[in-house]
Amino acid sequence: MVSAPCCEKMGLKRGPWTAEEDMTLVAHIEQHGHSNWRVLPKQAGLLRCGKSCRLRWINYLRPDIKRGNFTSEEEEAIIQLHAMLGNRWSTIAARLPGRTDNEIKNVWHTQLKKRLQSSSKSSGQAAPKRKANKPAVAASTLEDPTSDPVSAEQSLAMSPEQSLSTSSATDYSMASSLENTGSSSSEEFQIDDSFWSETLAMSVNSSGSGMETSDTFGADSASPSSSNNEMDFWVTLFMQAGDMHSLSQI
DNA sequence: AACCCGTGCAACCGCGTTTGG
DNA sequence: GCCAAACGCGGTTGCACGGGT
Repeated sequence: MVSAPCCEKMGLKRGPWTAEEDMTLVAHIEQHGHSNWRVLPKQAGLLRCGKSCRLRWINYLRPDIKRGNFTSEEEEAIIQLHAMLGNRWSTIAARLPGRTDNEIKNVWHTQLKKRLQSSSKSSGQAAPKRKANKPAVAASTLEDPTSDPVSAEQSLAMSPEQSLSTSSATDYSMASSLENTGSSSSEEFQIDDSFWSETLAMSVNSSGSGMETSDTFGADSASPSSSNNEMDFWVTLFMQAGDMHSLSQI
């Protein structure tokens, strides 16, 4: 389908936002919400397209945005989550309170990727690539803009199914994970909702080995084995997925 | 002091998905 | 069920800024 032009570039402003525009947008959203981004700029008297307003709000003006440098815990979480999820920035952002997908994407490309590349030259690991084909859960559950790393970890403890289980029929390319397991199967397979709900339920019910926050990301990062355990957990999950996938074809 | 270059961030673009008529 | 509009996401670009020469 041909996507609608984001804005009929006639008379609509582009480029950096001014403080006045920011104030106008914030005031309008606080008063009326943002149920319809398309008409919002007209109602607010902004010479911007709805897409631009939405982006500005989500990435900059939202009250729960946390600004400033990423903590080492956050960076570690991003690395871990990216290893598991690939470039699903919005899903990763949903795990990091106050951080936007755009911000995380920028940090990944400008800092973390380089760091990993330099450190993985010896180990020869590469981050998995995937093609996003499902929208992620909105990060609207983010509430507290407090900037302590603990809150970030707390949010990591949020039920994983909030984001993961909603990715129905997600098409994962798990090349790197499969390589790690020695699997020679194809690089892509389908994981559906039932898989996520079942496996995540298993992980929650199983004694303490589930997706508990602190031992999942960050908090226990001092322990060298924690990340390995985490990866093992996910590798196991994906292996199970492969089994389920093959079973489903019988 | 002037210039160049690398980096980081904000914003834009294009496309896939979802929703509503 | 079909189609168009709207939404949301990830990739990419452009610009400002700081450090080095």
